[in-house]
Amino acid sequence: MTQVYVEDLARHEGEEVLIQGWLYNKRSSGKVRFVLVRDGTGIVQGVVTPDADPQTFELAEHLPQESSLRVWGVVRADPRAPGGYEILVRRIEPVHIPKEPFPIGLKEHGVGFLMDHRHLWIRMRKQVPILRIRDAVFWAIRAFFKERGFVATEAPIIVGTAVEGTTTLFPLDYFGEPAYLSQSGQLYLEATCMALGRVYWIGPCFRAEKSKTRRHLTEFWMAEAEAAFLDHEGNLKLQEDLVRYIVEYVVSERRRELLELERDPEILLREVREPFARITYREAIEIIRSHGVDIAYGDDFGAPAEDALSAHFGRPVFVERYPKEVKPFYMKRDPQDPSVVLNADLIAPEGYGEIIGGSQRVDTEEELLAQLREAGLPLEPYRWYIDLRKWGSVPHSGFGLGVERTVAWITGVNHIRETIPFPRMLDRLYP
RNA sequence: UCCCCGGUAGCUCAGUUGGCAGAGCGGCCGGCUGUUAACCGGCGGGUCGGAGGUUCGAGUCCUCCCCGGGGAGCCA
Repeated sequence: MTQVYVEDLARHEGEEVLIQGWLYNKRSSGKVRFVLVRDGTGIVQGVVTPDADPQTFELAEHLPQESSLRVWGVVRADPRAPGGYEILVRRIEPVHIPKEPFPIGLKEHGVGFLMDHRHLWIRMRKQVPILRIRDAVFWAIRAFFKERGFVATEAPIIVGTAVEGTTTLFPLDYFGEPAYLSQSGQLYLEATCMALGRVYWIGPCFRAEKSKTRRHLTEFWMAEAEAAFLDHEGNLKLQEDLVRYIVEYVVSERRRELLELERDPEILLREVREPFARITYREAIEIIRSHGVDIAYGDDFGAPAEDALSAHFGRPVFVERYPKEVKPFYMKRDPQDPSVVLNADLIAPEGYGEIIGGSQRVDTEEELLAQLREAGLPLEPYRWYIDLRKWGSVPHSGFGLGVERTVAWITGVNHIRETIPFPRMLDRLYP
């Protein structure tokens, strides 16, 4: 007897197999009973007729939703079966039969109810493909950087210094010392790239922002890369290659899941086929205004501004060279125009917002000290970071890609909370 | 922090001018030999978010509070 996963059924047509999973739903038409079994890789329909043993025939009528079970039967193709293949069931063996009804039905539920039951909601039809695509995004990132010779590294989660301003930090007590949860591993990656040349990592970031929108989490995952001897131009090229690689990888590895989510893979491929659009901040302001959004030079972009750019181009767009005032201290000034920095944000298509922020970094001690002072930051906590510019400093650049926003774009889900198993948001810490 | 919407059965919701508390789904029972969130019949199921007020009478009107959702601000 072969134990088989639902995603592999097509390779076992005609064989008797064992499927282990959970009862997703059941239907009956009198003497023909259908059990829909999910196993994490997919859902398959089992057909139970009176030819099965009497106990199995009875179970097919009365097992409650989310019973765990083992199903033995023969795989066969049938156009009436969802997915094209079904199991002619010989025997069902229950593993655990719930004593009370599963809280989440197949009909509609409200968001608050679903979020309160997130630990169970993730079993449902739409959530499983989203989380499988999330997995593919992580693998795509790792495969891309491995192919490019980047070394996987790590940054600490508990830190003593802020990357950005101090308003969005989660404070904690570190044996009596003030400490924070990391907002970004960037500063540490700048150090490791001077040791290893080209580095990346995928790690959690924590922001105590009181943002209550469909694009924000207080705990999210970022894929960050940093490379020595990489300039602004090379940085943009690297980012574009990465994003295209992720989309092509997911479309190739998770096409079935995209279709289950009714996300057209051809639309995604079309969006990344052409070179990404590239405009300066100054040009972006004009385009945003032409779409009727009120914005002044020097403003950072809100959601309406990003959406206007997104709609204007219909493909990913880099917005580069922001005024130095709206960007953090570590970005290198443009030698051609010191009022702007050598940075770029990548705006995803279809209104999914900024998915990458990156820049060339300050690489001389003098500039760094000046920019720290301009930002009104104390020098002492950044002593180690300043050290990096004292010995063998080189031009270097890097960026961070927001994993959840990328997954939201690729899957087409409206709200970022469905792109991570257990979202952490303002006013939501349970489950 | 601000603005908008909402809170009625386990879930999703309806409830007219203030006048008997409702439906669908889920659950249970029954029917149906190809169902696709199956369908058909039957049965149970209520602190109408909380407190106070107006009224002969409040799910419905008023005040305050609590909770949820959407958005803004904020946000590599």
